[in-house]
Amino acid sequence: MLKKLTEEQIEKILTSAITEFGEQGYGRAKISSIAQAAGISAGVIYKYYEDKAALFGACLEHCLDYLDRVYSEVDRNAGDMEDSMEQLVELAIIASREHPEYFRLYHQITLTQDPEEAEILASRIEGSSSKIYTEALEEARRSGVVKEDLDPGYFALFFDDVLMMISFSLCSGYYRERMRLYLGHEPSDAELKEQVLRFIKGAFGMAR
Amino acid sequence: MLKKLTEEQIEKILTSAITEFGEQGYGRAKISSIAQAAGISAGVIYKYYEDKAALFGACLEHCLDYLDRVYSEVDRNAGDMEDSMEQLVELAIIASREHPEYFRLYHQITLTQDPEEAEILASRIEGSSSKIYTEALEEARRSGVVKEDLDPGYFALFFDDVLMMISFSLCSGYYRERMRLYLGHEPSDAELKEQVLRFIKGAFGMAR
Amino acid sequence: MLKKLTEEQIEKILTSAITEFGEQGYGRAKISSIAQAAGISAGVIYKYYEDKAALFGACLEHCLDYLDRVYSEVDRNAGDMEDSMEQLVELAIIASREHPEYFRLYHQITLTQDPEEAEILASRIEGSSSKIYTEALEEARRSGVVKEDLDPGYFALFFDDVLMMISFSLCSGYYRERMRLYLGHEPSDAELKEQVLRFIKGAFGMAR
Amino acid sequence: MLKKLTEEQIEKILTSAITEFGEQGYGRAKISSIAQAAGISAGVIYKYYEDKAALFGACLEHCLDYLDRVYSEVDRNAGDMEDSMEQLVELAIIASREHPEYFRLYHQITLTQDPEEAEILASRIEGSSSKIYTEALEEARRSGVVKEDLDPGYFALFFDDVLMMISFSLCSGYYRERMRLYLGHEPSDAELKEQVLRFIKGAFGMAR
DNA sequence: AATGAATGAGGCTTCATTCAT
DNA sequence: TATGAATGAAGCCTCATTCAT
Repeated sequence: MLKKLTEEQIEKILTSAITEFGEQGYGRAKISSIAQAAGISAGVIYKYYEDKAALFGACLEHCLDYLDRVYSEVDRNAGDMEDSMEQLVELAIIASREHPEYFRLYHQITLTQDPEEAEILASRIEGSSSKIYTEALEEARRSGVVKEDLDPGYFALFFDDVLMMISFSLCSGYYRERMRLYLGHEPSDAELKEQVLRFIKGAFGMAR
Repeated sequence: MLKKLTEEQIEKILTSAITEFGEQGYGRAKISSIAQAAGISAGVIYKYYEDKAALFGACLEHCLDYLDRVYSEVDRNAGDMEDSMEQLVELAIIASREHPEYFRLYHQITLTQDPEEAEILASRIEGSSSKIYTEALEEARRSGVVKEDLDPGYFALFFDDVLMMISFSLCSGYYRERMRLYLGHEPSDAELKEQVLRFIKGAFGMAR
Repeated sequence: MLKKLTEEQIEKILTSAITEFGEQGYGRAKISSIAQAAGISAGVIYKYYEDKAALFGACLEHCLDYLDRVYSEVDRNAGDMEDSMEQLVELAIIASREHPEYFRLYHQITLTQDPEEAEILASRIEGSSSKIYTEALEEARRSGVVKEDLDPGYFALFFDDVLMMISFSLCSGYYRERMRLYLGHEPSDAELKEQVLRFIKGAFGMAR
Repeated sequence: MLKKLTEEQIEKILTSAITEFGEQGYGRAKISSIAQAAGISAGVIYKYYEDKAALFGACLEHCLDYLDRVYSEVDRNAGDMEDSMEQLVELAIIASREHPEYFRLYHQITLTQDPEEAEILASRIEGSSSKIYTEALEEARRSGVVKEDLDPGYFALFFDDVLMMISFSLCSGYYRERMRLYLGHEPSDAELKEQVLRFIKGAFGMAR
């Protein structure tokens, strides 16, 4: 005992916390459970984080950074609309598989009822992606790739709506079960991707 | 005081609880706050509910009953596919406006990580609606109203996904703000309904 | 159990707290000990006091009110200097016997190192008594009852100093023991009073 | 780092601890604060002291040694009563100026409620000085320097009482403020000394 | 031998739950 | 029967103490 925390253990604090917060919600999450999951004593968490709220904030930031990084992979080659969409759907699925706990936490924070916090969060999370979507769609509409009667804002919103629900469906027990109910089976990632794209492209008038 | 609780007050317990649970989450919700909001004493809640968990369960049931009732309004005249869809979108918007707190609670429970509970919830909530959707779509596909290459399960799922996000966007501080970011303004119900339908119909190949 | 607190018990919270704070100091005092001494559960203290600091504040206020009341008994008949002095000494002894725990708390608060708090406390505690003393002495000097070369401020201070030490000597284990060491025995109240007066009167040039 | 502690640093532990204990009280004093103030690590304190209580004991002993030394300066030339008194008052003032933190700690320990500890402390602290006072006064009374009706024990006690309050008035925020309230100004050391002596001599019947 | 981070006991505080009124 | 204060378990957090480095 009294062994110095490894780098790994310090990181484990955050990941354990993300899992705990994501599963229990802020109120039910216990510092002691987080510590136990991280294999450390509860007290040491306070060496790294001011208090429970600060730890939660750090978890949030960690997840948002991840989302930023995921999205940034698409930005670069914003060439072909169809490709971008396919990439986005694929990334949503991959990310959901890689870090379902991040999406559960993300789901948690959307529950905030503090209007000010809601605004800050919304800007932080969607600020970049919404612009990417909207601009891409505007361009696509101009070049005739998608229907001209589409409002870019709405369609960006709906597109993100669908991606979000895909993530939830892969990350949350309830949504996964719900998906199974609708489909009658657990879909493979490829199948899911194909169907989502077919749906979206149809909505955008891109289907042939 | 010491007056028997009126029918109205007993109902108020439930609605106050739904609001509190929906806003604070289960862990942070306080029995005393619920009692205060309901205008009764904290103790009397335990005359009607075993404990906090049971009260939460009753809240949930109350919301689900409401959803059942809303959906049942569509069942009856399952004639025209297009009409049904329009009705569903409209109902989603109306219900979200009428009882945003129900949807906030609904959002809460989707976070459960208990697989067994997830299954029960999913069956309870989506069981009926998914069948309605799926069967309607199957029929629509057969009669040529929608594209034939659609998988009814997936499209029912995506349809419900979109409706769900519409509800969240109208009921949650965060999602409302997110919608505003995408659209640049706060949409009217009519505008929202029109755009959703355009999106969905496009996806279903029903657009002209 | 769960018996409603009697008026007596509610008062007991304060007196137990005064004793605990006076004996242990703020830092070592335990809410649980106070509750136990008061014969109640720890939680209920928070129904009556915001937190530990607020409870301490209330204890302080309670003691200061008592001191105010004690001093106010002298004010009224501020006629004869000698009588007043005798009364003051007597009151100090009686009060110390009646509520030694108040004086222990008083002793505690004089330890504050926060300058702002020190100022507030000093004004609150000595504001009235110092003026009483000083004015009485000024009057006494003018009328020739006491030496003319006395500075009223200093002699009021020294008078209060002596009274304060008398109180401490009766209320604190250490000071009581110290007194016994000096005197070789435990003095009666009457003896103590007589000796103090002889000392003071000598200092004031009132001794014949 | 990892350099052996210098003699100076070891002393610094004690002085830092005296300051911390004197300002915060035993309960609120933090080992980590003491270590920081001493410029060493917290752990090393336990190489020199068993635990917090032992450290406190050592602080106390350190202060008492200082008091012993101060008093011993008077012992030697116990010739003239008046001179001795003047010296004692002066020493009290000088010592209070030199090591106010010692007197703050001294103030702290007088609060002990453990009777056994109280006795030990009292003997340790006052044992020597009280005898010095008492014997000197006895001698003075015999030789007619002071009034014959004085009880040496009482007057030694009262003399020490006044000196003690002088020290507190110079060392504690609260008592300093209290003194200012009584006097209307902050006195110089010389002024204070003169007034104290005038007061004491009057009490002892030594005034002309 | 000193460091300073880790431990974990223990104190404050909250609130679900109980029960005397 | 409802009330609402009392209970006490449990969670957050602090800090004296330990010990790997």
